[in-house]
Amino acid sequence: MGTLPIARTRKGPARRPGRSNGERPHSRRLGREQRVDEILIAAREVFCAKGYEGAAVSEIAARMGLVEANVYKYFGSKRQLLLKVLNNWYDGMFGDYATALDGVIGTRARVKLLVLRHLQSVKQDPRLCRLMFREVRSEQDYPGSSLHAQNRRYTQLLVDVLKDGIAAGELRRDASPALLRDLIYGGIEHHAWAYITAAAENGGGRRRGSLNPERLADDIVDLVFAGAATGSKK
Amino acid sequence: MGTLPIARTRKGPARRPGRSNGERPHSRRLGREQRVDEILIAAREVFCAKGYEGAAVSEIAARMGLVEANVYKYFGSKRQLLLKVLNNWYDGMFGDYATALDGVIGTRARVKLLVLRHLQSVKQDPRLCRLMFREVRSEQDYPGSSLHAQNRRYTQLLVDVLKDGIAAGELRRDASPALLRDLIYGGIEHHAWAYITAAAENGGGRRRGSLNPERLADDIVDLVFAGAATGSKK
DNA sequence: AGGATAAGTGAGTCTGACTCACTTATGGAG
DNA sequence: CTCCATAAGTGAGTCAGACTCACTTATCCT
Repeated sequence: MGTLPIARTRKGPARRPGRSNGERPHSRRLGREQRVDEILIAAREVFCAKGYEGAAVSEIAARMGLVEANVYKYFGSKRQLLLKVLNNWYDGMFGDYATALDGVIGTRARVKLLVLRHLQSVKQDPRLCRLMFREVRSEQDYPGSSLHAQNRRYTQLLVDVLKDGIAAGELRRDASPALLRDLIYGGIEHHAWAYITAAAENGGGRRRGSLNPERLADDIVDLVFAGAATGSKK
Repeated sequence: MGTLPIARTRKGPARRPGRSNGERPHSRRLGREQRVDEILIAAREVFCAKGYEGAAVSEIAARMGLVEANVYKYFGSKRQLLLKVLNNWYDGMFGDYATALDGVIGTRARVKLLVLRHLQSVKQDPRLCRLMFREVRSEQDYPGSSLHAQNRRYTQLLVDVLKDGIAAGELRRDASPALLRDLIYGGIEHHAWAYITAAAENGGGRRRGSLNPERLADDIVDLVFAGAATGSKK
């Protein structure tokens, strides 16, 4: 008990009184797919502008001239909406990575490509990166989610490149690809964090951190390959 | 207007009816400092068990036999309470780091000490680490906060060690200490994340990730010093 | 025309952060 | 010991926002 609806005593809601205000009568009625797409666009904008907590579902609906309940017709929860937004973002971003890698020869150059692309993604969409890091990846439902699978596939690209490098003799046989991956992606994230949070609070105004993908990619690859100790084979 | 209290029409609340239930009459009345300490202890427990969002202020209060409003007498908001909890944690953790470093000779050994200690902290308090990463560091009020200053001081230890290493000729003159710091701490965080989130959802049950600080510290220091490329001076 | 389907909605519930006017225990001054 | 000022503690709210549901209405197909 406790979840029973208990005798609702409401009979006639939603009596639209004849549309006396100056809105268009019902021009915004769309099919399911278009509506879903519109919601995703609106949600992405609002999430980027306000963050996850700060965004109200009612605001997302209002951006389309709709009412909150309508969003819930297509998405089970605010969180599912966020997940789908980020899913779409990933899809659009990493589509051509594998083919781009095919055109590059040498482990070092290939690692640099991945690092550079990653940095450019962060620079281009810091708000979505922030949502990804803060709201999704650290949540309990993340492992096993569709986004998790996408992310695994993405980071696996680097691991594969590193494994190939070991097989080709370009990397030390005792270097752990997984650990290298963590150093690289974790390091990038840590380094970019000031930039990301700065971007989150102002829409392009003063910058607390800046980000130079080209230079940074060079530095990171250099450090990871040659090491920090003196006597390196730079 | 809009924030004016407007003529409250309430007169006599909180008429305690003579304490007919079987509770101790008023044994829990404490002085300000003791009460603050108690709140911080209770808050830490609840935040660790439930996460920030999942924790209700009323639950923290109930843990002490108090009522929600009482917590707000000492802390302006739920978030301030969290910040203070983590502040205390940091204070207790990093007190002896500087002195511990004094007893160790050689850049490599000193870096390893810092890496190892960091990993051990993560292993010991994964729940608090998670709160730090997820709820605090990624929030807009973090830069400039007391916790930020503490964290800067902490990571600066590593930067100083690295700078000394460069000055002593043990590290390459063109290695960026700040970037190395990001690779190391970011890499650790990335690597430990599976362990952290696993710890967050079960109180010690099945482990999705495990963490071997000794081994991992060795591997990380080795990679960072010698690099991943073949021909290293290991 | 007319009815099935699905898009859209007003009015709620519920939960949890935060507020406030109030009560009451306590310790120090008289 | 008796006041009484102070500060600890509280019941009853407000408010915002996620989510639900019974309902209306546009649209398309026959």
